[in-house]
Amino acid sequence: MKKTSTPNLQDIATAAGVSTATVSRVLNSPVDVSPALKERVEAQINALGYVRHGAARALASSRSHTVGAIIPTLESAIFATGVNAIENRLTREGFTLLLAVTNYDLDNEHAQVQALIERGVDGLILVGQEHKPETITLLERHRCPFVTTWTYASDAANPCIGFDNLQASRNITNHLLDLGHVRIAIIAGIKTGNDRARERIAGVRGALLARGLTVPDTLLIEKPYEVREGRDACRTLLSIDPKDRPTAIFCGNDVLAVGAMLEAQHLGFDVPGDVSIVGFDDLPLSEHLQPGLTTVHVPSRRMGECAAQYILDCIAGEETPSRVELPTEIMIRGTTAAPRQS
Amino acid sequence: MKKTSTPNLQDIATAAGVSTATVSRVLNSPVDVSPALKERVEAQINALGYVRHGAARALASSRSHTVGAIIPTLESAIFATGVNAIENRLTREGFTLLLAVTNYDLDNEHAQVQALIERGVDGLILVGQEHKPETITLLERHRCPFVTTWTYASDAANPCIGFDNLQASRNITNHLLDLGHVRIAIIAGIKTGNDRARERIAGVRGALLARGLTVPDTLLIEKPYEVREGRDACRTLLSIDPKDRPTAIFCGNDVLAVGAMLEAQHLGFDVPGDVSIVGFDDLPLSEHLQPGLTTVHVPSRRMGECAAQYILDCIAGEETPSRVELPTEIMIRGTTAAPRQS
DNA sequence: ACTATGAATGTAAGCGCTTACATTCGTGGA
DNA sequence: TCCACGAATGTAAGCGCTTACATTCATAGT
Repeated sequence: MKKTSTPNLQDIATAAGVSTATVSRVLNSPVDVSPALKERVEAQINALGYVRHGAARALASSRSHTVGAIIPTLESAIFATGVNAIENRLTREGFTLLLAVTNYDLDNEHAQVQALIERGVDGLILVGQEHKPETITLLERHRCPFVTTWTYASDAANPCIGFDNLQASRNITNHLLDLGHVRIAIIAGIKTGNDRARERIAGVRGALLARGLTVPDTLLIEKPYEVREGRDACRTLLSIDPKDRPTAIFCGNDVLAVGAMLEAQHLGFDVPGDVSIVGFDDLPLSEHLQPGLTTVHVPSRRMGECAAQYILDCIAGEETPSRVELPTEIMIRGTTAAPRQS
Repeated sequence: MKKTSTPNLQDIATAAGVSTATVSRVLNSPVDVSPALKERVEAQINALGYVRHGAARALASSRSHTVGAIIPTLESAIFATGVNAIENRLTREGFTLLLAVTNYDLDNEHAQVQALIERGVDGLILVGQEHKPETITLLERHRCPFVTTWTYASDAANPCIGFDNLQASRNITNHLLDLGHVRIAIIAGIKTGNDRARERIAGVRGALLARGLTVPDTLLIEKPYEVREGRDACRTLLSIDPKDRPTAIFCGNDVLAVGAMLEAQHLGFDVPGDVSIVGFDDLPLSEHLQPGLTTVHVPSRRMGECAAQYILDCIAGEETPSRVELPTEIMIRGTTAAPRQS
């Protein structure tokens, strides 16, 4: 009578007339088993439709061939793109992605890190530099290689592969300043648990400060990253008395920027004639808008690939730079122009 | 001398002066250990910072507390939303998501299914009804509960939780027909390995056929789901001689529709005056466009939740309907109107 | 011809947990 | 008072692999 359940290593070994060690070898290091035997074993593997048992493998070898990624949300296209790139890279090396989402909450993040460590991930990819100290401790105690992304700081305490949010927003703000804007508003993302959002604000402020300008409280609006919110914020800003109304709006990301832009147009304002708008991310859509959105291009795909590669290198025990800064690029398109002469 | 590596069940047991069985019980079925002991054990768990070893757990219990999802791509916001919902639901039950991407290739899908089975997922969520037969066989041989999504057919061979693509596109096409359109073009997604794309085309054709109309080959363009492609296709369509030019365009999804709409406007056509455009998905952005995009609302979030719940129920051994149809809704907004009188 | 060498294979000890079964012990009914 | 019973806990056998180490055997150097 045939065994009814799925075959295991022992079944293959018996069927091929070899030991389990040999079967394990043809699976994991085929070079050191003779061609004849290898062929015989492989034949049985196919014949019986053998599929490795990951848990047993992980337990015996303490390697799960699994990498985790923990991101704020998948609802943001930019993160989805990054994760997609990570997945592709991982799959190519025979690794599988464990995905967890935090909803921008550092406590959730901690719980997710713990959950993924429990699952035995061989490495972990995080977003941002801001984490609970115990989260980092946990990672270190378990000797779990990890890397933070979406952020870069030469003095980062941990491995990081990302870009300089502050510098990028400073750059694009300078573009606005160079055009002659003085009253610049900010529609920022929610700052809590989001260092990227904070750095982007800081970048704008820094650029302004360098020219003796500031952002008054009334011109800084903090909103969740949603089109609707961008619209609302923009309406608020454009309803300000013309003499105090901002002539340019910096948005924390492209989603907010698209909302702002659409609302401005909706209200009958000309973009960029009446108000300039800049975003951050450079979503695939942004260049196609009318006018094209001036924004900061973020290398999300590349970042995902690099982060995955870094973790893979760590797992393979290879030396590899643990701090890499990826370039951003200011995409000057149609939503920015000099302010109407005042 | 302290043990240097991470503590295991035995360490906790020793520290608390109990057996490993007891520690295991306080972790997995706390009700049947006395309060006093439970407290003592928990104290040690916290004191030593114990983290369960998932692989060992999975091996011993043949349950990984892990569910897989295999989707075409994360670059499509609509899938990202669905996956996000799945993740949320899973996390709430202490399960972790393994995510894999196929890039719309059924061979890749098969490989991913095998990879996830190797990782020991307790269940699997797939997209669409079209799969390699051996993929289904593999799933069944391993008694891996699975469900297909994004599609619904009352006669589906496997559990499915989704919506009726054909009916939905038939409905929105009827909206176009009711407005008086006769020459309707299609900018479809790539059909290969994508039954949703095919069904949507079939829906349009069906609706037309019911009124004695057809879609000539020149008015059916197949393109990858990208804004750029939607634009290109639209340009092609609008460059047709006015007497043959379509007065309405059905797009396989909102991304293509946004591209088409933007391009039409770019070329100086009025939407919907000169050409009506409809999409499929109802992305968050769509309602905000100017004019708002008429499209089919797809319940991606709800579908993700239901699919996750279904798998969770299967794992828990609960009875639960394995075929559920979620409703779609035609969102009539600004991009559709009667054709200019001819 | 004999041994040292190394390549190919086998042996078997875990990896850290879960869980069926055994044991212990306090309780209440007869 | 005694016993049956059930609740609480312990014992120990695996789960399916990997891998250090042992064994075998052919080859080549002397």
